[in-house]
Amino acid sequence: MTESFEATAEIYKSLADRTRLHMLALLSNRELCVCEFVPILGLSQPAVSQHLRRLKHAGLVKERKTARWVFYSLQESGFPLLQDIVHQLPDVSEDLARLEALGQRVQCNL
Amino acid sequence: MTESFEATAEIYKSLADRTRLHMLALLSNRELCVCEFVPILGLSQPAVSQHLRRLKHAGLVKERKTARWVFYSLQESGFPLLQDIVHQLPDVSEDLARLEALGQRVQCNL
DNA sequence: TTATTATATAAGAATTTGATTATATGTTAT
DNA sequence: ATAACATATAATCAAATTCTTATATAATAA
Repeated sequence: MTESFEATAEIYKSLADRTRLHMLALLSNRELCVCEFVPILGLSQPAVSQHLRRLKHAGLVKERKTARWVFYSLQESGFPLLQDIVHQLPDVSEDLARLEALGQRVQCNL
Repeated sequence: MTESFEATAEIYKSLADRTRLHMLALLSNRELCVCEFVPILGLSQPAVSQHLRRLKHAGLVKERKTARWVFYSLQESGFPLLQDIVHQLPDVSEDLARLEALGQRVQCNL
């Protein structure tokens, strides 16, 4: 019955939040660590981590741990339409320019 | 900031439910009236009406009132990716075959 | 070793969601 | 006119979502 739609619904649930869409739009430019999302999104670090966990469980992002940072990036293979979906989102290169204007990763002292 | 993603998030929220995905899959085959959804989905008539209202407000479906029925159909123009999205959903032609095997619209006495 | 930094998890509160039953509205049939 | 049918809305409730603060874990720096 309707159960066969649950798996797909889980994907769309992970997309059904403006913060997570903003995150995906950022990740369509480059990989980011948790502490870079924080100043851009204006949320607490735990809130950011929780959103990233949701995206990871949905298979839409993957993580790469380096030193004390965890970098997240898009996992295109996670969903056939992901590329089209992120492509349709608003441009956020300004967010990244603003962040880098303060020195690449200077915001990493939360 | 993140507000520019709210409109898109509303679209994905309307997709973030297995019942509504099932409805869209059905509508990719043909238009259906409220009373046809009821036996297929196994939900109350008000629940079905409420889901359809959500999809209508998101611009994903449109309605056509005829006699005492209200027929719903996909509104492809409502979202650029809608066609791709419904195309990726499980096949539900069996649901419709089962319904029609009982006489086209015989289930309309709720 | 001890302090600092980056991240994750847990617990709790406010909001949203998705169902139900009851009821209202409007159309068709008798 | 009255009954039956199709749909929509309102009220209510349980479950899920999304934040916050507090705390745990792990790596680097002093």
